[in-house]
Amino acid sequence: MSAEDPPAAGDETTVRTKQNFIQAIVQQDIAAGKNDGKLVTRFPPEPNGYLHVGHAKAICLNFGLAEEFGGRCNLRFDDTNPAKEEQEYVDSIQSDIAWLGFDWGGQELYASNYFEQLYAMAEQLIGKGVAYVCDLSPEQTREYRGTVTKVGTDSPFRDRTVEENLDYFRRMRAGEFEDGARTLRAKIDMASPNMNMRDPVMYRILRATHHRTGDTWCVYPMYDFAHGQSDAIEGVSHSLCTLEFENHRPLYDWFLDHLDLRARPEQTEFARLNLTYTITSKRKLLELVEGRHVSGWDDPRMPTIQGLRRRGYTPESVREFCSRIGVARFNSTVDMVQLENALRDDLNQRAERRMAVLRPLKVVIENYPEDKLEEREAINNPEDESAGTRSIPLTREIYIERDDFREDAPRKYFRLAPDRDVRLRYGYVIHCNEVVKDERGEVTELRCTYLPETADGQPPEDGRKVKGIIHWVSAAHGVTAEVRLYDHLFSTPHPGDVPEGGDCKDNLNPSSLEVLQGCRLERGLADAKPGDRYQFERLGYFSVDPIDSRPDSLVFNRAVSLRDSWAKIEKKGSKK
RNA sequence: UCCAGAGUGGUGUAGCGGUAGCACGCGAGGCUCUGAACCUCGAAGCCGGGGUUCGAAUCCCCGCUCUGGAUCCA
Repeated sequence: MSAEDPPAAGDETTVRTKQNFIQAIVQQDIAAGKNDGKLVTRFPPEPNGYLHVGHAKAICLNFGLAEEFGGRCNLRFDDTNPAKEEQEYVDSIQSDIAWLGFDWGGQELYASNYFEQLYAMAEQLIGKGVAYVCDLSPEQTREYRGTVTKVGTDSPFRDRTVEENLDYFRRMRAGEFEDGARTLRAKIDMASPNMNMRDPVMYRILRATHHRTGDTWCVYPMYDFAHGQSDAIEGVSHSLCTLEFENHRPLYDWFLDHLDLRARPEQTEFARLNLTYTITSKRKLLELVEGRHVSGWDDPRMPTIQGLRRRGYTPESVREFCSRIGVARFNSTVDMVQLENALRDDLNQRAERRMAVLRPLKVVIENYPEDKLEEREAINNPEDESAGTRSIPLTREIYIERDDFREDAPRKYFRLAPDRDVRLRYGYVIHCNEVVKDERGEVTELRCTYLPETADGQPPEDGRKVKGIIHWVSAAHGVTAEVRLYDHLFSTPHPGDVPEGGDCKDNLNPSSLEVLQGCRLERGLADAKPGDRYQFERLGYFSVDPIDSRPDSLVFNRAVSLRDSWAKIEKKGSKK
C-alpha cells in the first residue's frame, strides 16, 4: 500500500468496535479498578430443566465477557429448591455448555456448596436484629404482604428478641418443626412499594432430598438470600440476570449491605431472548414434552440446545446468532430467520455439497446407452477449494425431484416441463419428450433425450438458452434414506400471544414435521456418520440424525432449507 | 391504581449535544453448471407535545404506550 492510499474501510484504527451496554459497563469498571480490575461473571442455571436458546444468549454473554476481558466465568448451579432439581438436569446443562464451546475450568459450583456459610450469615442477620422467625402460615404470609397497591401488615412475630429468634432458627434447622410451620424473614419494610422488600422469606422448612446434600438439611435458603451472597463468596464482580429480577436488585443489595462481605458484586439486568414461531419458557417447553407434542427435549423442532444440536445446528452458528442479536434492556422478539441465517452462513462456508432427491421422479434418457456409465466430477464446496472434488455416476436412468417437473409450467418456471430443456447439474442438458402416467393420472416417469455436446457446461449447438439446472441421482447407484423436514413448531409468529383462556399449544403447527421415506441420495452418502452435515444442493442443509440413523438405514434431518427465491416468486404470483 | 424499567426503519441493535449507522428482512439489477452463495443499487426510522441550546435521538418537563412486580419458585 502506498502512502497516498486512504485507509481501508475496515481499517482497525478507524473502526471502533461496537459494544453493548454491558460491555461498556465492564470496560469502565475495569478501568476504574473495580474488583482489582478483574472481571468475574457467572452463569447460574437452576437444574430443573433443559437449556434453550434463551439460555444460550446468557451463556454467550457471561462466558463471552470473560473471554473478551481476560476474566473468568463460573458455572454455578442455583440449587436451593430440592423439590424441583435433579442431577439429570445438571448433566445435560454441562453437556450443552461444553457443546457451545465454553469452559468453566472443569469445576462446576453449586449454591448448595455454601449452605453452611449462608446459614451462618442468616444467624448474623438475626444477631443484628434484622431477621426474625415468623410463625405465619403460607396463606397468612401472603395476606399480610398486601398487594401492589395496598401496603402490607407487620407480622405479629416481627419483634421477637434476638435470643428467641436464634433459638427458633436453630430448632428449625434441627428439624423440630413441620414443613412450612415457620420461616426466617428479613426485617425490612412491610410498607415498601417494592413487594420484594416486604420482609422477604430467607429460609423455609422443607423436607426433600437434595440432589447434592441429601437429607442433611431441612431448611433451605430462598433465591434472594442465596444468590447475591453466592456471588460474593465466589468473588463475582458482575452478576448479570434478566429483566424480571430488576425489582430484586434492592434486596440483593440489602443483604450485601447488612453482611460483612469483602467482595461487592453488582447486579445488572438485560432483556431475555424471545424468538418468533417458538417459545422460550421452560415451563411451556416441559408441557410440550409431557403432552407428547414433541418427541422429547431433543426433538429437532424444540428451541432447546439439545434440539438445535440434534437438528444439525453448529455451536458456532448459535454463538454467531447470539452475537448478532446483541444485548439491551428492551424487551424484544428476534425473528427466527436470524437464527436460520446464522446457520446458513456457517454451513455455506463449511458443509460439503451432495446431491439428494427427496421426492424421486424417474427419468429415462432414451438416447443414453443402457450399459453406459460416466463418472462426472463434482465440486465438494465452491466456498472452499481445499474440499476438493468427487465423482458421481451418470446412467441412463436417474431420479430427479418431482418438484423440478411441471406439466403446466408457470411463467418464469425454468425447470423441466413437456418439450422443454433443463440441465442436469454436472451433466448434460436433457429434453423432455414424453410424460408417462399411471391409471390414476399421476406422473410416474419422464422420457427424455440428452444433448451430448452439452457436457461441462457447454450450451446446445442450436443456441437454445437453458437456464434451469436441477439435481439428480443415478437410479442404479443411489442409496435410500429417510429424510425429516422440519418447519416452525408454531404456526404464528407470537405463539404466546393468546386470548383469555387460550393456550399457546393452540398455535402448534400441525405440519411442523414431515417424514419422507425412500429418498435417493448420492452414493457417497452411504458412509455418512451421525452428526455429519451436508448441503444437499438446491435443498438445504441436512445432518445425520444422531439417535435414529443406522448405517443401513440412514436418517437425515433438515436443519434449514436454502433461501428459495423461486418459492417467493411463485407465492407472489399466486397472490395476484 | 402503586413501584420499577423501557420506547431509534418491518425485525434486532449502534449512537451519549454537531449531517441517524450496522445486520437481517424487503425491492431492483448483476454474476452464476445450486432460482444458493456472492456483488451493486434502492425504499424504509428517533412514541407524542413542550422547553433548554447556535444546534436535541441524546439534556429538562408533561403525556402516551409497552414490559415486569403480590410462590415458604428461580
